[in-house]
Parts: sequence; C-alpha cells; structure tokens
Amino acid sequence: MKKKAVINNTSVCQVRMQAISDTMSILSGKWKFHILGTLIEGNKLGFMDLLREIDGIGTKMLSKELQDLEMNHLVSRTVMNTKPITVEYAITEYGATLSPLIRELAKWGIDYRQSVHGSKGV
Amino acid sequence: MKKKAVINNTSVCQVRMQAISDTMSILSGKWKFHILGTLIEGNKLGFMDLLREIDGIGTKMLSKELQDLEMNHLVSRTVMNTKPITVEYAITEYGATLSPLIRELAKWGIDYRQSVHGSKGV
DNA sequence: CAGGATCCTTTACGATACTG
DNA sequence: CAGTATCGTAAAGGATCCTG
Repeated sequence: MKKKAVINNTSVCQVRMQAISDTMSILSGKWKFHILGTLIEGNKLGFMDLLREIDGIGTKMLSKELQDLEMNHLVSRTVMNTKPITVEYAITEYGATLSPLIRELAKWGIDYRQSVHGSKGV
Repeated sequence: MKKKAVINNTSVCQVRMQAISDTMSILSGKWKFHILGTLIEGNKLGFMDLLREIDGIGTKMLSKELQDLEMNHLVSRTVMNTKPITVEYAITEYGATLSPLIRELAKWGIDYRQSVHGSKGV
C-alpha cells in the first residue's frame, strides 16, 4: 500500500516534470514570451513592427524565434503581395492557448515588483 | 487622440514586457520550475531527496539553484540538528504564489503532448 | 522590407573530485 | 549528508554586414 502510493506519486511527478520540460523547450529563450505576448495584444504585425515593439531584440533573434514559433504552430506567417514584400505575423488559435500562461507570467512579475517595492522584504 | 492611445498601448506593453522579464530572470534556467514544483508537492525535502526526485540534476546545479531560490524568498532552508547534518528545504508562502503559474506550465505541456499525439498536425 | 551569413562573447550547464 | 571547487563544452545571444 505505502509502496504503491509512493510509486504513483513518483510517476505523477515524472509526468509533471516531463510536461514542464516540454513547455520550457518550446518556449525556451529570452524572447518567445515577448513575441507571443506582443502578437496576442495586437494581431497581425509586420517584422519591423515586432522589431520596434520588442525592446532590445535584433533581426537575427527575431527571425530565428519566429521560425521556431511557426514550426510549433504558435504563430502564422503570411507573405503579402506588396513591393517590396511585407510579411504579417499573427498568433494562431493554438498559440492563443498560451494566453493564460502568459497572463500568469506577467501578473506574477507585476506582483513581484510590488512586493519588493511595497514592503521591505518578501 | 490617436497618438495618445498609441502611447498608452506602448506603455502597457512596456509594463508587460518588464514584468515578463522579471519573472523570467527569477525563474531562469533549466531547473527552477522542477525544484519549485517538487517542493510544492511534497513539502520539506532534503538535499538528497531533491537530487533523487529531480531527474538528471547534479549537486552543483541543485545547490546553486536552491541558493537563487532562497535569495528570492521562494524556498526556505533549515539546517537540522542531526549528525551528520541534514537540511530541509521547503516552499515558502511567497513561493507558493507560483503554484498557478507552474500548474499552467504543466497543463499546457500535457495538452501539447496530446495535441501532437492525438491528431496529426497542430 | 525581411531576413540570412558571419563572427565573437558570454553564460549555462555538466562531470568529476574533494571536504566538514 | 550537504555541499564546494575546478575544469571543460556547448549553446545562447549580440553586433555587424550583406542581399533579393
């Protein structure tokens, strides 16, 4: 009985850790959350729009991260028929399932600032 | 009018990006979510317990990440009066505020597996 | 405009061995 | 048991320049 409980708990942990690893690997790096968050706000943005909105990112990182996100079906990429060509990036329906996570991430960060500013410790 | 709206939106974005950066920097690295998740499940674990539960981590990373987390008041460290000494790590009340975030992270990872296995694409 | 190619620096991480 | 010290590798990220 006890042994079984431990085994179950262990496997539950394994599942959680695997899931967290998956999410982290897909959203790894310094910029993906910023890109996704920006695309969730204002849908349909050009490469340059993103470059301007996301403070500090360069063209190399932006294009690389966008490719990663596109590969995982989190953002869509549409080449417009203009001259010179422009590209529109947008969040996909699937990518939008990350909204709660990103909201939590931002919320916690804001609360953190408050807890550091507001009181002394903690 | 229009200009003001844009400015507001921009500053809202800046706040979000700052918040996300804060959270990411505090929870950076490969292991912090795993450590926190493990401590949230079973409270009060020893160094070796964590080493066993968290698959793949080594002593160096574990001790370093635990120090980071302790500095940010997310976990507590208690040296027990045993011989040889043992140490108990636990999640703090403040660290527990990360539960929703970690749950979301794990949930999304699980859903992701499902969407990859279940159907072909997306 | 959108991005690829190149080069370079920094950091993260891991393995191993050692200590109170 | 609970770490620290040392060493080495790999990956991430940034700056700059170039192209269709």
